[in-house]
Amino acid sequence: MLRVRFAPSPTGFLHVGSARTFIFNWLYARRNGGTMILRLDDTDVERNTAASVSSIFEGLRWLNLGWDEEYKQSERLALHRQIAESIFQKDLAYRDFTPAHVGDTEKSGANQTWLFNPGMRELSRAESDRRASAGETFALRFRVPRGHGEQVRFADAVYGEQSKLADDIEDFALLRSDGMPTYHLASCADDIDLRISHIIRGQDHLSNTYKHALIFAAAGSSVPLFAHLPLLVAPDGSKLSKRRHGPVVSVTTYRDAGFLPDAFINFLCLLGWSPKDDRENMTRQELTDAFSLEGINRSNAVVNFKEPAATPDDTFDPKALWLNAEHIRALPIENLSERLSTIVQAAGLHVSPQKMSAITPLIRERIKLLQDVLTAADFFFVDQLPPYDASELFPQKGDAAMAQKVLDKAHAVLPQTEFQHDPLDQALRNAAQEIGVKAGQMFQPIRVAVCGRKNAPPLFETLQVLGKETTLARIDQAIDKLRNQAPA
RNA sequence: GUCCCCGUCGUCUAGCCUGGCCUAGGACAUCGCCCUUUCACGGCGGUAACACGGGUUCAAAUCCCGUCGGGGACGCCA
Repeated sequence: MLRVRFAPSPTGFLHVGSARTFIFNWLYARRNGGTMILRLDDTDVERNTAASVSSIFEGLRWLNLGWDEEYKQSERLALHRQIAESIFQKDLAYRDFTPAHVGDTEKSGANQTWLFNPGMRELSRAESDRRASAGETFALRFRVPRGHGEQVRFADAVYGEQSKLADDIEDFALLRSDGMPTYHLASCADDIDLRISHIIRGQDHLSNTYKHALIFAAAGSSVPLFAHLPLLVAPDGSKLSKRRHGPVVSVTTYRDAGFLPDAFINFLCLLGWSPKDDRENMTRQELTDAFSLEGINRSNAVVNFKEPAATPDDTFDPKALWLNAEHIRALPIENLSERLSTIVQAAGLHVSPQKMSAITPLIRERIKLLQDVLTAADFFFVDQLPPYDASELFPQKGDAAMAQKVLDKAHAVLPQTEFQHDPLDQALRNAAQEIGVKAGQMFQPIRVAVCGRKNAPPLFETLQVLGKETTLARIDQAIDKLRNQAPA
């Protein structure tokens, strides 16, 4: 039975790298009829936060992939201790009475090779028992085989067969002096108990895996198959970190910026995995059908975001933006319309479902993020256009006088015109001819008058949605603006 | 410092295992042209990469060795 798990530790927001790990596990499970397990690795009471737990669920819920079983590591301490005890009874672990170091002091000392604390490995069982029953606190350390040139091995579906000299592995802790299991112990104990068959996780665990192989063997369990994923890195090549790189590494940032979950999933899949047939724009189903461990790469992938982050459009990886635009265009109009409507309402603007349905086709090819609806279609939602410069009204190769002439003419013919695409097209082209300007010169001042800017959706459809009344009112305002700006 | 992993266009990647079809393919980005009432979409085209050095071979992006570069792990964090 194929069983995979995603095991985040709730010490921060859901990270894009974690999200990708989740997605790959999910894809692998779904592709092969396996079981997807979510396990909260929350043994570090000090650093866990409720906010982090909710951020993880929030992110996963947005991805909308789901899972089949759910566990909390903190509720399984008895199991962890039991496995630690059994390893200790086999003499494959020993008590270390050396006082614990505090916090990061340990870390700063890690630029020197440390394998074990002197004296503790050799302590006799009797002496060890005596000190323990005298109330001395201790950490339980794994007794890594030393001095025999023993190799520790495991199989990795991505990186191949791995082996390392046991003498190079330190006597890592299984239990802390407060009796709590360490990550290595808890993780392996749960993987054994939950009968995990494949461990798919980030490559930052690759060198920890030797320790895990040792634990599995000591607990008398078979070793699962591993698949380590290449890391997601920042443009400068460093590991993605919340502290250094900010919101772009948090999943909810993508949600809030207007990414479609499936587009985001699609993007993440392409980082470190390839279907090998040049496809890139893929649906969830296509990804599921195409996913395999063989398609996973070995080298780190850069998430190509921009550090300074001026506007949303240039903070995100351009490929993520492109994929999102593709997914937006692939959505049925009604579906897209509802999503956009939600965003418009959230911004405090009003639009009826009918009107939004009419607007959506006009902006669908012009937005990359759902949030772009606010800038692409703003003029549909407001009563009063924001101020713009009168010179914007001038047609190409034209001046204020020509703009004036065009708008006057438009104001004269529009009241008798039916506000549908073809009649508007005909009426305005005829009008252009009558006053001796090119069609483009006719359209531009009207476009600016009703939209407040030059770049906008196609004119006739826009007028149709806006309606006769609003159109004429805005043309009136534009004419006034021209008069005020250019006195006599 | 010790150990481990990685190295194809700016970025994501195909090709590497099973040398020749690779004058290295695709995509994004970028530049140009076309379409066109603006913008966008779309179409066409351009620029752009096998880290370096040795081998092995008739033949190397592909196999071997070395160098350099990058990353990761080394905690009673996960």
